[in-house]
Amino acid sequence: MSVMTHHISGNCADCPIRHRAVCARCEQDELEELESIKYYRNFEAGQTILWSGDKMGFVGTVISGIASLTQTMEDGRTQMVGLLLPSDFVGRPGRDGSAYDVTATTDVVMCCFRKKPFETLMAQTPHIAHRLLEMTLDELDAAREWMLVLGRKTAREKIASLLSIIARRDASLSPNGPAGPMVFDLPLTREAMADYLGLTLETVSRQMSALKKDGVILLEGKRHVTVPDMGRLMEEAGDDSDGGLMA
Amino acid sequence: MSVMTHHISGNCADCPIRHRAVCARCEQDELEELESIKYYRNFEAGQTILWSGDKMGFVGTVISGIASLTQTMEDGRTQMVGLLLPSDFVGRPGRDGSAYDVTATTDVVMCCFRKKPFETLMAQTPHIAHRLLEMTLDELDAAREWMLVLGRKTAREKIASLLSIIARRDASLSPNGPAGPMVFDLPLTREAMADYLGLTLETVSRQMSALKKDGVILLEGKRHVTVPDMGRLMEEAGDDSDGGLMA
DNA sequence: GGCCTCAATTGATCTGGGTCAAGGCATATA
DNA sequence: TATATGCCTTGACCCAGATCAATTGAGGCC
Repeated sequence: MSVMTHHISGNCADCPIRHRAVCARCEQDELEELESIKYYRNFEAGQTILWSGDKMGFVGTVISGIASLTQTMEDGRTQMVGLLLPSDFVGRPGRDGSAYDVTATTDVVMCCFRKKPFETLMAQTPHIAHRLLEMTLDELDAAREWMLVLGRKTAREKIASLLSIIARRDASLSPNGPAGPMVFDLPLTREAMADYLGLTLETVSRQMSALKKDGVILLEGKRHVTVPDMGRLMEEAGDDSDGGLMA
Repeated sequence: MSVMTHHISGNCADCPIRHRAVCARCEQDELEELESIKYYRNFEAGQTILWSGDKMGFVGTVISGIASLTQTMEDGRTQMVGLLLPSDFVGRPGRDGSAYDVTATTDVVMCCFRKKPFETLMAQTPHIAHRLLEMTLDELDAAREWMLVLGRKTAREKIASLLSIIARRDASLSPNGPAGPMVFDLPLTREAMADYLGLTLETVSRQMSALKKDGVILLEGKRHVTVPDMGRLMEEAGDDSDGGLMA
């Protein structure tokens, strides 16, 4: 496999709506078809959804919780290569194996489709293929955006980039609109942040403290973040024009 | 835009063959259609093919030469996010703008299709969309593979990873089959290598010298490389199981 | 030959972030 | 109340790779 993620606009609280989102233009018939091959799966925090190299028998979307895609070297070094948030798509039509470990970072509920029928359906309905192509292109943009972060940014800029992406993704949580302060809870441990950013957890912790001391963010407890000024945060990220990994 | 690259198997010396490669299963009619909207463009080494943010009016494949996708920060730091080798596809059906600078690293010849007609054709022929989806998924895998390189590997491992990818891509150039020594010319300056690997050109140079001193590679001049033992090189890359950026 | 220019090498020094190690602070278990 | 466990913070030190700088070498051109 390889995994695709994409934030589909619209209501993501229930699965059938997501079917519509997967293919906004497809007819009721196709939705029915999708309905008939869907099923739900639950995963606990820390549980591995899919091992790298496994053949995977399903594709699906994350309904709730956070999952992550990680690659690991023999000596244990790991790099997170993608974050899956609710409404993101998992799976690779046309491929058997997974290229990464897919792990539930929090408790996760997924809505799955058996792979074979899904592929059959996709072959019959061009709109689904087009939608998947679009999603994959967005994923590719996001991955490449992240290559700049990993290759060229300082630790402080990396942290600011991650916070800014999460904040943007959770724009709905802003109490006073996108211009006002942003408030959100970090869905990741310091270690997970480090794996995403190509840093150590100690450096993540230090830079979080530094951003706090400098008033770029406010921290309540370890996870609850307030960003008084998004513009300032994005400056810190070294990134005016912007594109988010989570598309 | 965003750009997709993929090494299509088969003869890449002439353009019509590549049309067939874009859609191996499409009928003659479709090839004819593609023929009628194609045209060639030449670019000199160093020339920018497409600026980030530009609307792009074409898609196409690289016929000869090397092009690269780069992202640049305001202060000048740059990261290469993709390499386009002959037979690789450029363009993003369905999107207008480019997200990256596309630059000719050497002299480049491209076979282009005007974007609109290509999209129309794609909408009519599902096989093309499927092929593009596959290519994009490969690109995504490659980009994520590279995230591990950028985030977690040492300078020496990064260099070895790059050499091993180029060597594998040029497997045909091995005089004694894939098991024998590999010989190839580096298509990149030290600086371009550095931009790809998230290093400085000095570090690239030092690590090349080190790999040479340790017998991992032989250097004739600055660009002509012999790899006596590919297994050794891949060990140095910290990468037994393997996936190539250039898919 | 002499003189550019551009790519690459090599040396000397500095520093951001890694590494190792010691707590702190919750929530959980007894 | 004690005790463990998971997550996080902070400090002290070190080193891989960045930075600054000098030099070499291979064409190309007059």
